[in-house]
Amino acid sequence: MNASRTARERARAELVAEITAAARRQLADTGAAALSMRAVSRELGMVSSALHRYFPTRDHLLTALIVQSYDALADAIESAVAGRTDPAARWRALAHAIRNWALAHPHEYALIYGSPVPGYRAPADTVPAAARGIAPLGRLLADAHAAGTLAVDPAPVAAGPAADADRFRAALNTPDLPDQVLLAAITAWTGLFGHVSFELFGQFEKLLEHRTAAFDATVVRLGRIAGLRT
Amino acid sequence: MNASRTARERARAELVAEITAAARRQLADTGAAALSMRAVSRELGMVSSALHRYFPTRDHLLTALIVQSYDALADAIESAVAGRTDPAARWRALAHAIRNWALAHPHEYALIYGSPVPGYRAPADTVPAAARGIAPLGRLLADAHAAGTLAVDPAPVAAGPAADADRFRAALNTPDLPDQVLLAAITAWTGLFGHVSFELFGQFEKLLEHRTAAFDATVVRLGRIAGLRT
DNA sequence: TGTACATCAGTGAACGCGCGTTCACTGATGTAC
DNA sequence: TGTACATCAGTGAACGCGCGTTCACTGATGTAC
Repeated sequence: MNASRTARERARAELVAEITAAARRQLADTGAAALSMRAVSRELGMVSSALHRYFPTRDHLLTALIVQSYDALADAIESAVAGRTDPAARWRALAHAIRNWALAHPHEYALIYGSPVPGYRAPADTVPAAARGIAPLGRLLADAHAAGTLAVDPAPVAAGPAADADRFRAALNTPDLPDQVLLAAITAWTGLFGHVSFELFGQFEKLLEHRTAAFDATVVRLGRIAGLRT
Repeated sequence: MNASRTARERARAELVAEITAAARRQLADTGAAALSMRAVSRELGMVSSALHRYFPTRDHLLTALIVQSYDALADAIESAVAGRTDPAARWRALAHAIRNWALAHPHEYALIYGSPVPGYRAPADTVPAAARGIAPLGRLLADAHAAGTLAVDPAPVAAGPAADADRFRAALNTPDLPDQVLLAAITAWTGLFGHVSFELFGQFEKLLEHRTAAFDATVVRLGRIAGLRT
């Protein structure tokens, strides 16, 4: 029963993979807004209506691409920090992995961190994929804190932000991190993406030429915000 | 000669204003990618071909909207800092002005700080408009530096980043600011927009509820990076 | 001030394009007895 | 192992939509003498 069913199911899985691959190629060329079912089906040599057997709607296809993009970025981050122990070094490796991935896949980066695609509403499926990317940051902060090398802002935290910190603590699975660290990590994390987005979306044009150096300096400064001694 | 010519010219200027106003309304509804000449002309009760007398191409219309958006944001920033003297207070006012404007005009924010509109290449006209917004940051840093209240990172700056700092110094018209301050300001500035973009583009959904408090904390942390004592 | 001409604004029809999605269909693959 | 039926994959035509842009045109506004 399993062996026979798989014949058809395997073909289906392969085609799903081929479709998303073609869609990703189209994304790289023209961006998400221009992604079209018909163009994807053309590239695969199928009739356009056949695509609807695999992705009933354009939005389903977009969702798959979003999830894959989050996953690809998370993969890049994870392999960049793998094997490193020093928290500050992990922080820098993680940050540069994000930037490098973004530079290599600008449209995929824009798809997940740029303006939302018009008319598209992200379903809940994309949330866990999005969460994977930030986990390495939680781990390195937890390690640094456990090692006692993390600087913690002694300022008290109000009730509202404390509740937000609780949610982050749960999402990152870092039960021992203090509120101040978690909240400061938000600034560091969003700051990273702010810099990358400025670079990628052209805001540095004619202004900033030494881009890698500028980013690295930002990373170090933001690391200090998160309490890392660099 | 002037009076007679103005009759027609005034009508033209008024119509140009009406067109961009309608376009901005459409932008607010559906976003830049969905902006269409035909929809704008429909809203104004003109025939669609008539629009081409005022904006020969959709890209010309988009450019006008981009310039207006940069200007509107710069206006909001400038009026927020007006009358304040304390640099740290000006920094916070400036930052919240950016966020408030972005929350009030999400699609206009996305137009200038989100992913680039597909198929559109920004002409040089948009650059001076973009530069206006950051000028208040330069002024407050220069004032703080002149007053001796600015913390300056003593670390030496390499040649590449120093050249970038020169460009910033010229763009901000702050001849007395040291390299380290200018470079740190990049991190603070991009960090601001990173946080705002995360909030606006939905990355905080279900995670961060006390948004204004979170942003304010980020602003304070980023201010410290720029050397402001807050 | 009045007339002849030039410039400009807006019309309406048309061109050619690509899109997402539906639907009845043929033929192949899988399932149950 | 063999046959009858059910499920699924892919086809091809069609629907209805909105878009940017061009073009020859009418009528109004401006200019020069």
